[in-house]
Amino acid sequence: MTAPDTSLPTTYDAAATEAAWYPRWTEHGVFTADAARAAMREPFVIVIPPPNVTAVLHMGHGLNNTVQDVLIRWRRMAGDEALWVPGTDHAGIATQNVVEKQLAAEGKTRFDLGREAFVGRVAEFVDKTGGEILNQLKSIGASADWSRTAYTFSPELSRAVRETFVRLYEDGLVYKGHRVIHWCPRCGTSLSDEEAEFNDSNGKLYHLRYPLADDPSQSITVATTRPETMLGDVAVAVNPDDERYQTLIGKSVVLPLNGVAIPIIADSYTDPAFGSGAVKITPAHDANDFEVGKRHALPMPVIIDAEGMVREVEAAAGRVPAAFQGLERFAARKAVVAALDEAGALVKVENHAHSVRRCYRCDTVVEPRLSDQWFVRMQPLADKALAALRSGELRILPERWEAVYVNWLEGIRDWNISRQIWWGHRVPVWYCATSCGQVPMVSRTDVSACAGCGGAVRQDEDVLDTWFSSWLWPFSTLGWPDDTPDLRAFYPGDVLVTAPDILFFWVARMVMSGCWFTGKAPFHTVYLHGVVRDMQHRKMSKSLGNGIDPLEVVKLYGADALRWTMISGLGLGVDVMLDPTDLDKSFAPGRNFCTKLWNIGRFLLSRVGTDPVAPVAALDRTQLAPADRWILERLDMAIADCNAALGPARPADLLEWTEGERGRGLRLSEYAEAARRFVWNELADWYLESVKPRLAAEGADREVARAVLAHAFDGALRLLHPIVPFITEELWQKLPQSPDGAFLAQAPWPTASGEPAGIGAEFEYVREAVAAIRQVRAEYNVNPGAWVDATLVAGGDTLDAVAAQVDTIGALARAKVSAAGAAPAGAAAQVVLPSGVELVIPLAGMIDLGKEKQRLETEIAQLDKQLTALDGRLANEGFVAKAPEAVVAAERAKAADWRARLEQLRSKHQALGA
RNA sequence: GGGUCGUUAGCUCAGUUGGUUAGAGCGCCACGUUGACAUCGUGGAGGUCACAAGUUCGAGUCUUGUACGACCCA
Repeated sequence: MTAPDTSLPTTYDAAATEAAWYPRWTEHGVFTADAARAAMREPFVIVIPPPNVTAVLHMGHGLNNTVQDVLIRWRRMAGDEALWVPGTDHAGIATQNVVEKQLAAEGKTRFDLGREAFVGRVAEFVDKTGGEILNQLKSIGASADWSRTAYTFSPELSRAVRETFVRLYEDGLVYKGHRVIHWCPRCGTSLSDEEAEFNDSNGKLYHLRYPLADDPSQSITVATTRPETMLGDVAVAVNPDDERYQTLIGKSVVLPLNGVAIPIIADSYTDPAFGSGAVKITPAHDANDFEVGKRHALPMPVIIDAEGMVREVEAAAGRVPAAFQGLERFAARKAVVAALDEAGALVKVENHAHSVRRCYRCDTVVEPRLSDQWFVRMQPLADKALAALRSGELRILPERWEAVYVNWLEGIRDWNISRQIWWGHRVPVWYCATSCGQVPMVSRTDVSACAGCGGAVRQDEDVLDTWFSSWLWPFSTLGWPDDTPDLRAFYPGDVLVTAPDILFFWVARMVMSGCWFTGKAPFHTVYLHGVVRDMQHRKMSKSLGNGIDPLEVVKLYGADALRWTMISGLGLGVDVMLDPTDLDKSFAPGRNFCTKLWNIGRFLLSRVGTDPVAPVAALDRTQLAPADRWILERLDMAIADCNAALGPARPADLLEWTEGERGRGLRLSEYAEAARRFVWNELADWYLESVKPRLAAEGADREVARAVLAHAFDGALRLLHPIVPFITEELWQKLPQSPDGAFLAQAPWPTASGEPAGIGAEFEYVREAVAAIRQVRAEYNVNPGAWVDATLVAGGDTLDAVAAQVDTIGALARAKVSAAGAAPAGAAAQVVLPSGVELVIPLAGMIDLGKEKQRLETEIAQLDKQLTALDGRLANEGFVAKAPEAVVAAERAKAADWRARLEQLRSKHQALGA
């Protein structure tokens, strides 16, 4: 007999295990993909959503990267050439903000340093502290290919950015535009529509009275949420069909406070139902007003500067009274309202719920501002991105997001890509310093002399939106624009994993750039997972202080516990709820599961021992016990369930999703549950329990049991590995059949054994009998330690099958079990099992006849009610005539079955009746 | 204001083209600690599938309306 393996400690030491395996995996290149190998098997590629280079790991990263790791580990085991490309994003505004804050602490601004020195300082900061988040990802087990770590501001990726800008310019899709854009006065830069986020807020609606120029006794009232902008008003607009104002169109009003006369114009933009039906027009400070201003060729005075201060900035002479000069815009609002009130121009103030745009980086209220910016004309790109979705080249899960994606692309607006900051890719456009008449020079390489006069040039001051580099990520990371081996082997990729909040920022734009520059969507599946929330369903955030530090969780419970908790709760598109005030409770699912798995492994390995085991395929089928066949069948079912939950990994024809495939797969919680059920509820609860006696005795049957046990656990560990890589690797290494020097991380994903379905059916006699005996014991409050007698009554072949199992049943149910052709006499609890076998438990002295009768009566009444309903359905001519034959036949068979069972129950009841 | 989606057990969610007695995990209740595991075991309770009408032999599933909620866009 093999000596029990005593080397496993009684509790699982996550820290030691994790520290040991991660370096071994990386040293052996387990995570490193090979472009050459990808020619021989399917590549499977995921690119990481690059975190900000200065970011620190939070729970959202934890969830996002665990999902990616589960998928990439699954495909790696399944035999794909799996590549997970990691990297970071230079995050222009965010990173610049961080360094500017450091400077502020030193009492300096970036202007004190100058552009070059400032950029140098940011680069230095990034070099020193940047990318730490990638190391943090390693501690949660991320199996990314670190040899391919990318950075959006690296020389290689910067070249891709320039190539893109120039090519789009040459295609006529990049242009410089003069219009009202979103401006963050705090960051000092313009923002794209997506970066200026809507926030509902409770504001006020101010009704202002503007007197007519030729008759001050008459006036028109306008409604506005931004009264301070009245200093820059150039018109009052009314709807041309609004009968109230017909006589006023063409007349002038005089602005209170500054006395500027402005016209009353007719424009259908005005909604007669909003406010007074008359709206003030401030073209330089509102995007809609700007359009009205252009239509009517109105002046566009700018009265708020880049810092958000009110002054006469441009074309605004005489418009800002001295009292308001230099006031910050919100202070100016108060002052203007007070002055208007004093002048009798304030009619009323109402509460008004509306949306205000705020900077997504610093939450400052965005100021609409008239300026020159670089834009990308998006319509042609959006058309391609829409076509990719409609053709099935691309799918989005959960599918409901596809409608959101389509909706956005159909209403696409041009993308403002220039930013007035210093940290980022500088716009590759040069101008002649002497204004010789040369058009701007847009170039892939730096320009040093004017193409027209040969004189000095100056480069455009702006930098590009960071998203203008990250939208190239799926191919720029692989070497594009060069035609590299990586690009050929690994593009397009497979799955893009992220949360829905950057669907437009990033995902849709990647599809656009991929389709435009490479002719292919960069991935075939977008998987949008939920977000991490606290118990009040609030998104975790730094400002709310309701975050959880994943590294602390790893330290407390281990990376596997963190991963299991998140994945097992991750229904498709479902948010993950965690309690930041009670980590023990929040991560109990993962911690408990790991402890249980460890204990299963510890016990199982101690019984299997270290002696070699036979491969299950080599076992004589006739030697297999019913329990062996059952667990082997269950393993096949678990494999099938896991595959069905996860897959398909890619479209069957490798090109487009069919309708049937389109919504399938990536059900991670279902995958986790299928694997958990197998190892815990089937392998541990039933097989392991039933096999204990067989392992205790020497002989051939023990060897069969060892082989099956080792095989089933091996299968379980493989299925679980992508979710809990560390503990499964540790246990798998100890299985006697695991090859020396191999890693579970590279072991093949399990495949079905090919045993015929139903081979495990005989063991169901055991399960139903054990469950029934336990139920009766519980119902009669039998002392848990006491053994009871039980007789299983059956006929023919069934009797033989049942008789063969009495010892196993007895051991599992603490009962002395016998099999017989007829029920023994005497008072007893009697149960008809699902298979028709009858269970008789004479409980001399313990049984309460009345109670047993009542139990039977309840069961009879329930079944009778159901049977009556079923009979009713079968008596319904409509049902029999119109329902499919198979359905009717099944219902008839069921009725017969229930009727027989009811008869059995009634005779039991009668037997007790005396 | 426009659009998309949702409402199933105390909580978080499954439920594939309409067809078994609507499921899972967690939580809850009872009992159990000489056992690999109390981070556990055994048993149990708990649902008029938001509401109303309709289509159908048959509706959690399809249609329409109502209420509430979420998200996206303006």
